[in-house]
Amino acid sequence: MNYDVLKLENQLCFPLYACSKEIIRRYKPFLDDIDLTYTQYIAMMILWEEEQATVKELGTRLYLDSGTLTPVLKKLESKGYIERKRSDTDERNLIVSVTDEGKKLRERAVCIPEKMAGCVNLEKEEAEQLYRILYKMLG
Amino acid sequence: MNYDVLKLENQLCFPLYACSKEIIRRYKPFLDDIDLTYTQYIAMMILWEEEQATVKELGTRLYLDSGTLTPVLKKLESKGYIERKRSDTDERNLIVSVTDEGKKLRERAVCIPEKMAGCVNLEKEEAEQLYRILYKMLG
DNA sequence: CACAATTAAATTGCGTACAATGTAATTGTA
DNA sequence: TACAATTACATTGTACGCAATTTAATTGTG
Repeated sequence: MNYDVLKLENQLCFPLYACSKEIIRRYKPFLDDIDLTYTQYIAMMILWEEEQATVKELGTRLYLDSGTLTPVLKKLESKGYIERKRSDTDERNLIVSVTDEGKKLRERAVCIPEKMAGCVNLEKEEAEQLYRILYKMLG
Repeated sequence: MNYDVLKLENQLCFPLYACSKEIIRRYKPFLDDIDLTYTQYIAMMILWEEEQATVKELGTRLYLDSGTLTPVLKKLESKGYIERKRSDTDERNLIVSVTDEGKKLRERAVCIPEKMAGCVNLEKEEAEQLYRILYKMLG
């Protein structure tokens, strides 16, 4: 029996998994500067863009469920960057919105993408291909 | 100030992170069949290939540290798929080796890569590009 | 209107990830 | 050869990530 298919180097999943972790590792020093974790950062990115969103909407955009988001959002609230309150019209929904403090944080975060771009040793074209292929996989 | 750089859709890191999780999610039903988690699976892949390895070697191949690996390996040991014992020549090293039970598991795992290939809606060429670019990023 | 079905969050439990620290074995060097 | 430095692994603490379940609010239907 030939087991080559089971070699790690023949799996597409593995470099994907390893790269994802590696990129997040490279973000860490920059995110430490603004006291956010990676997950907190991507949640803030949605909220900076939208001003406010429900947990459901955040979950859809971030591919995360409430079990993950609830503690992340409570942490962001405790840091003063967001507010959490139930919708008046439908109390099942929790509306998450950015505070003034959260908006100030955006100023400090805006330099991060550029710094990160320097951490990825890909040609512009490769980065674009990668981007396109990944979004194709996500469907 | 233009904040477009902070939009989630302009980040390369995000689809990478989302795809990685998505692929692991798609593995889950197949891995459930053989009672392994994804991390346990990639550790077993190394061990099926090498028969044995130290924690250090596993960590290098998998980009994981002992804090992650120790509990994973203890779990695999408790399931009977591997053995853990200190090296005779250097007791700092822990030698992890596959048991007969672990080798039998390989038979049941060998169909998984093919099943997974059907779960990824990429052209062969795209998959190859993706593979190449990811390994380039990993350096 | 009553009430079953659905929906949105929160909670619980398990399994990673990883930084920081601890411990024991080995190595390098004065 | 003492002993400082290094190395390998384990432990601790924090933060996800997700399945499964629970709780509360809303919606759909007879």
